[in-house]
Amino acid sequence: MADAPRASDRLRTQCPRRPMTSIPYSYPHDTFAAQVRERFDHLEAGDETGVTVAVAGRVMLLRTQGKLAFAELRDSSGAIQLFALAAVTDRFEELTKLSLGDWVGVSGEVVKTKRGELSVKVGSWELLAEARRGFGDKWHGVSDVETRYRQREVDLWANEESRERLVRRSLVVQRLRERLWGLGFTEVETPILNPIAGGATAKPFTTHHNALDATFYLRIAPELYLKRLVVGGFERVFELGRLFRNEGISPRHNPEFTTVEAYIAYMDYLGLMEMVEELVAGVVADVCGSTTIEYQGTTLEMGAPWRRATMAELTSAALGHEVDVHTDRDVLGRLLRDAGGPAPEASWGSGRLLAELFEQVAESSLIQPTFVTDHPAETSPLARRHRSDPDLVERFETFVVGRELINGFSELNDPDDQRARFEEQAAAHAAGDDEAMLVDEEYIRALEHGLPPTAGVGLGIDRLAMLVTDSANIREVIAFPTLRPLGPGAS
RNA sequence: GGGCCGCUAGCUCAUCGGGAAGAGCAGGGGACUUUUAAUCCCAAGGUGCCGGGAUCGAGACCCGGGCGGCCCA
Repeated sequence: MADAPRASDRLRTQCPRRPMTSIPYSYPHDTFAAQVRERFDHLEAGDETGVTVAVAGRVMLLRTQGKLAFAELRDSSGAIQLFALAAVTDRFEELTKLSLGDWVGVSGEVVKTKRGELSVKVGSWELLAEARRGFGDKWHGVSDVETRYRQREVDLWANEESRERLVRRSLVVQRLRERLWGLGFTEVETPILNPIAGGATAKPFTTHHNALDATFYLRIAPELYLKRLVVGGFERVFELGRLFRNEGISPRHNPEFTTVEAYIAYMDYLGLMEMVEELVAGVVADVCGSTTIEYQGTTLEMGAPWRRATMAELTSAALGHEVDVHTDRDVLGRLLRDAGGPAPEASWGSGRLLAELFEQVAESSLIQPTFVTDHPAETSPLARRHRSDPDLVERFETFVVGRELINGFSELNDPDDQRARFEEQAAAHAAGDDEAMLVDEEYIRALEHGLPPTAGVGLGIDRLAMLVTDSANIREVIAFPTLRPLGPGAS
């Protein structure tokens, strides 16, 4: 008849096909698509089972053929075909009018069609939600990266890999927690609103509490609070949560990101390295089924033990010239310039220069997991001085694919030394280094109550998730990555 | 912050030495009793990111801006 299609049919938001009042409040589904596949995989083409199941999910494909219709239903476990027949399916005509993306609940017999496709033969069914907006091209999905990041809900159902990545990330977090619990750790939560942003060298976000009329900073690390808990008697604690750093955005940096930090009393950095490599290798194996993984075309062997080398050794090897924290600073400064590094600042000592030099010449070549150890004391104000050289600290960083993944050390537990280190940092801050730390009196007072020998470690969850999902960009493993806000009126 | 690239229908993409903007999919109507990105027929669908400029004429050329990506700092 007069089919006068409305312009709004393309974007169906203006003309819902059904009133929401006809949508049920629940649906008694009892089976997932993957369960149907597992249980009835053995059927022969044309078999019927007499078994009725109720499944629910999104209609991803729909092929009508006169008195027959075939649809693909996808739920969180996978997909299963729906097979509808005018003779047995309730409201068959209405079913053939479904749109891709609509949510439905279906009850029917499990059968295998003549063409050998395992299916649920639709008996009764309910529309559970309309997709008033399309999900994109049914073959290509949505590939525009901006749409994928800004409208993740669309990306997730248009692109199965996107959902799988986030599921895998979730599994990383789950396994990590389980393993830490298994090692006797207590999980805690410490403040995100900090009066002083401590525990790392980074620029914080600033905020304000109205009732207290006080400035707060979003935490850049939970480190100091966690060690205060060790002082209080938590011998093994960890926190898994969000950190915020007011710095640039890149394929490897999001302003808010997730880490796990763990502290173990009575342990030093040597014992900690053994614990960490076992922990991470275990999680990788849990998630990937092997400690050998492919990352962006490179095979990584994540199994323990990992290579260990000092920062001075790696830097010397890369330079072809022996250097260490005692090398004359003019020599180090010249080497840094020659290597194309940043111009040395007057305040930098040999320690800072060595660290910069390492970053410039050695870091990017560390592809397989490597513990870089024994950093300069100058760049590690919270780590305990090395037992054999006071200009060094007992610290390690793990690099994989040229990127820092893990950072740990024997914790500085001498309140006097801690005060001296804080004061050095505060002086640098006053001199214009806005990433340098400030003196945290509350923390020093806590150390005066006695921090036993303790080892502590931080691990970047996003970066670990990137490794196990073979993602080149950190935004792929963050559900809603930070993007520039769109202006008012924009959609 | 700098360099390069991108932005065309809901989605994925075309088009041209400047000359009235196209396809597939999705969405609407119809045919079809075993489909697999089903197929077939019909109709509809556009602020070519935004704003300026040169031109008889710009989605295309020039300038500015926006958002995104990659590389660099």
